[in-house]
Amino acid sequence: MTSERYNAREAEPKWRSIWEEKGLFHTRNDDPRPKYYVLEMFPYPSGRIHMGHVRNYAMGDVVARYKRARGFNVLHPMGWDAFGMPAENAAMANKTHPATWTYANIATMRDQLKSMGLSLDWKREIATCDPAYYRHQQRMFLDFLAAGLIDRKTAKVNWDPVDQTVLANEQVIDGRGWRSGALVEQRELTQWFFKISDHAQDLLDALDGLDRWPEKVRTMQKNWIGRSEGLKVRFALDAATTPAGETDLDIYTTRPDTLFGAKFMALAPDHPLARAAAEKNPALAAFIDECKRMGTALENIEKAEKKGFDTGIRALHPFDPTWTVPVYVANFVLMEYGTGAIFGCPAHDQRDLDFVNAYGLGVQPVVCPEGTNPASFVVTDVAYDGEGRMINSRFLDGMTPAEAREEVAKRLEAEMRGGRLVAERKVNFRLRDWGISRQRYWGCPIPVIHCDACGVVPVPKTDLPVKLPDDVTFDVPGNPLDRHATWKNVPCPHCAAPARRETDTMDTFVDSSWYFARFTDPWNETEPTDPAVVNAWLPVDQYIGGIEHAILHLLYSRFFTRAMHKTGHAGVDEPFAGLFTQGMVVHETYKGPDGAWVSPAEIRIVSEGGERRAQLLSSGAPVEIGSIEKMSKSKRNTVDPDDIIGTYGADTARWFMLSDSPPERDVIWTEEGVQGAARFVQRLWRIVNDVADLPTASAAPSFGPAATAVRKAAHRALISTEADVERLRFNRCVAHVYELANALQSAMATQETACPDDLVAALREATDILLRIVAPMMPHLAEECWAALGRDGLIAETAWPVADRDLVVEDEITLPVQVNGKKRADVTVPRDADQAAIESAVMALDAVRKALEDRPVKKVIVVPQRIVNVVG
RNA sequence: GCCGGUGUAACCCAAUGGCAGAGGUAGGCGACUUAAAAUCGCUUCAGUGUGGGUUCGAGUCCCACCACCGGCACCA
Repeated sequence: MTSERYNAREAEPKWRSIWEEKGLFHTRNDDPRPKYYVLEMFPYPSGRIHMGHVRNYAMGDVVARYKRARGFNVLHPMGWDAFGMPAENAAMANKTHPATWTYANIATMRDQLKSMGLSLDWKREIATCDPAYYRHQQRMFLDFLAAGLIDRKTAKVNWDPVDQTVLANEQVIDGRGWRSGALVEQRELTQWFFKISDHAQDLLDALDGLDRWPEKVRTMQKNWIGRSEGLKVRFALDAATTPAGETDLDIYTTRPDTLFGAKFMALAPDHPLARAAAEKNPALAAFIDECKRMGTALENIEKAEKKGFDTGIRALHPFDPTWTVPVYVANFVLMEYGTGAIFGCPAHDQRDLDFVNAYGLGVQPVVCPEGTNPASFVVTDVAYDGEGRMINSRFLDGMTPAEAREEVAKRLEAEMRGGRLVAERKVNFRLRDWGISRQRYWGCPIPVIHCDACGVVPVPKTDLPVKLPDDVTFDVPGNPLDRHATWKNVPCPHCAAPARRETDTMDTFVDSSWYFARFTDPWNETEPTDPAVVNAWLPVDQYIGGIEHAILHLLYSRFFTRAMHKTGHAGVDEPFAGLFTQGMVVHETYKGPDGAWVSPAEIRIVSEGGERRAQLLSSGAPVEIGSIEKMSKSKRNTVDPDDIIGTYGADTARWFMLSDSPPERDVIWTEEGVQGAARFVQRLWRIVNDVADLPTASAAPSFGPAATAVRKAAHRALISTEADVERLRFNRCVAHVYELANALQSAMATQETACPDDLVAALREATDILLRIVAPMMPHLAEECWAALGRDGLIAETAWPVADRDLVVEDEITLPVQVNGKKRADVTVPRDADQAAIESAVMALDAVRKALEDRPVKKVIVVPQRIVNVVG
């Protein structure tokens, strides 16, 4: 019976249907046990799951099954991030409706996920494209609008000419649309914005409390929010040089200490003063036009030369009205940041230095490095941005830059000119408001109506949801909603006059900003959330997903949760108490004789003289083995989870995804690796059957040395696994399983005659523990083995075993003995031996005396349970 | 340019400041086999990217540098 191989293809579906029949993974909100919410980022239903999903969901399932065994009421749901552009692209390409395409994909991917044996509560499944979901999103939009969390404003937006939609700043990567890769243009449009920038300080401060988030993600968010402290300074303009109506220029600076090094002012090309000056200056107007073209068309901004144009306007130095500074328009000044205008101090800012060197405006150092002679300190090509003492700065001379900053701020913020303060301290953020308007069909409609008489009118809550119309066409670019007359034209809810629906839909990142809250009560028809329920479940205890969402999704969700808190839809600000970002699944790439990418399924690897070569299966033609890259359709280096699960079973795929590489790092998918995992599945099956075949033992009165060793190995593995699952160190959990399996196997192999009773009992106990450690990782195999051992019930509903911590403590310990840091001997002492006893035992060792070479002993360091070091 | 991460055996990786090896892969030898695969047993292999420092003791902490990966980047 042990000669039979474990047949995953038969066993896995069997156990899955038993779990399902018993409803093992359905979570009740009224369960009194302590809660644990584990969530993996929900997938976009693109068509089929990929290996990245397998890795992500395998990890989450280990945590879910482990926490369940430990007695927690575990919430582990799954859903679909189902709105978005690809559905519309597919609709255009295949003449199918986006909903048809999306729901077909969901059906496929749901089956695939189910074949992985994930312990998910499928009763809570949600799809964001379902009106039953997005009606609540519309409701919250109206609540946010009423609470002042939403703005409608004209703004320069990033326009993707290929997708014909607006993109958020976060969605523009290197000047290109994140999805289409098209060069992004700037357009002025009226858009809806979530006022995330009002929360910049709070979103920044609260990062410090997220101690179970990766440092890396917190740093990325910090940089993205981009806080800077500075001074807004108002420069007076020389009336003789200034267009009528303009008297002052506001600039923002973080270095007011360098004001006496000012050599020029610079305006953003679209600054109002620049536009005013351009009205009577065609050459300036032409320069501004050129900047705008460069700004949008240039993909590599850093390569752009610093260019400027003298407006002829002269500004007066705030500390010396006789000192005039030329005002330029410059291509490197951004209208969106600060005030859209700067003063340039070339000596201490590299960018300003490059600028003056191009226009011959001169350099005046005002900060002198400590230990350098101020008389001879000059700046030519490299700006000095370090510490030192102020020079050439009148009343600031001798101060540190920090003291000078404070002094300048103090003087200028006390000064009035024309009835207004000359300067004020100001905190600036890089973070801009979140533009959510998208000119797309397949998204959540923004529930407002535009009336010529009443303006923007919210759709009454009783009229929600604003459903997407089904009868739409995609034969022309642009938004089908905008040309859908019967959907678009509606009476105004206020005055009943003819009015128009908002035809923009919401950014799909809105959909994913609260799905974790909806999972707590997905059946609620009247409210997005039930306060009592959502407050009991949130925050998510462990969130797992890809690092690519470190900024967008995670920052938006943090903002949205705050907005839900303010409007009574949630009781917390932070949605995710613990975050884990897993690495990617990568694979070798292959290029065929014609230079085209070849998929791993089409090749065979042969070893010749220790060298790996690849050849085409079809023709035997040589294939070039390329670099290891993230699995992608374009490089064709993907492996289909269905193929792996079909060939080896889900447990093998899960096991391999958890092995070897630490979970936060990339894992290389290799055929050898999968086969190694598959071999271990069979080996575990054999070990368990060997144990099952042992004759039934009568109760063992006591355990001999061999039996005790087996028991110790089991309890050690149990203790280590507990610690490592908690820390999500799955590669180590895998190692503990191997270690224990090795221990069991060798304990049985060394037994030449029939197993004594005590060893049989120990082996059975150890095998029980082994299976319970394995169960979260390979749940089907664990069930099959559990049954083979004749154990009652399902391992999936068996409590986690209690580790015997006293057992693993040794009575005698062997300590390494170092002399002057080098190991010279071992000493074996009772576990509770005191320092003096250990010292005398060590000094009695010949090897120690020899190593000391008659030198006197200066010190003996005894590290309890660890090591002894003799210093002589 | 700025910020962060990583660097240990042929490869993937372990190691609360305490004997560099838990585990896997690959390799070698042997057993089983007509043979191969599978299986079982035995086994080879590094002083931790480089250079300093702290310490009784450093893969681990500190400093500098190198390489690779990631994020941000005319942000005033």
